[in-house]
Amino acid sequence: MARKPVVSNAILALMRQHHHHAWTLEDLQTGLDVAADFSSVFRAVEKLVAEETVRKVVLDDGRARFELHDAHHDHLLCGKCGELVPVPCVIAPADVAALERDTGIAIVDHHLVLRGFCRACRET
Amino acid sequence: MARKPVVSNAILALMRQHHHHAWTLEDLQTGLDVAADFSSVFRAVEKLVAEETVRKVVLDDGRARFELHDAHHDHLLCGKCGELVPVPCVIAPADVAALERDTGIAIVDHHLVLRGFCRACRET
DNA sequence: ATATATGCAAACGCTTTGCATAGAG
DNA sequence: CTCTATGCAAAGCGTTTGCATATAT
Repeated sequence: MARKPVVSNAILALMRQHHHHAWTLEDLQTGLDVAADFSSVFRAVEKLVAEETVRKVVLDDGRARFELHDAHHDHLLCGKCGELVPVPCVIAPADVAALERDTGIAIVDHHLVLRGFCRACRET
Repeated sequence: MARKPVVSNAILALMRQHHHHAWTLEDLQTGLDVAADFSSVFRAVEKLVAEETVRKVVLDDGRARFELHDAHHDHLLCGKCGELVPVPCVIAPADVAALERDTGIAIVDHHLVLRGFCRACRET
């Protein structure tokens, strides 16, 4: 090290406080308990993504969201509140294997975005 | 109507010639047999998407791809050649239903992007 | 005359980078 | 002294929009 990664630590602290959340860069900058330039947030997150502490997800609105990179899961984008809600993965490994066999492709990873309504919005 | 949608027609013609392809706006503009401004391509595609003739897919590189909107399918993004290859859907409806039951969310639609290697790239 | 399509140019939104400075080993 | 982190400002890049013009009904 050569200097304390203040912004980076603040980002991780924030993410851990609300771990069911996918943050935009703006969200992060706003939520931090320290003042930080947007580019500093950007670069800090970039490193966290590179070291796979954080996962990056790009949605159709063209903005990136970041979340702690824990166990694999997919997402529901709520059509009402706009939240990107983590949901357990519904992709059956057997189906993936069958697809590889049938098509000749090799599958390494995936990302599924479901569209619909989260629990809270569904009820109202 | 009030004027022939020249660009729009050219886009559809192009897409039908190579229907296993996901086009960026730039691809479309380049591939058209008529000269068209980028914004004209943009607006034409925008309408085709609105009327659901064309489907829009946004990838992590921040660029949108467009393809003819036929039967539902998902995609493989090839890590070598970068192509967005259509693949049959592997999501089991029963699993989706179970997820809705377990979590209380409502699912309307989905989009799955697989990462891996297409057949051609896998073999080489 | 009215309604849609097009081209040009400029604005926009988010992301990314260049460069100089600051702080820790 | 060297190495990483930060701030500021500006550039990048794909997308989108405002406005005037063209074309078909």
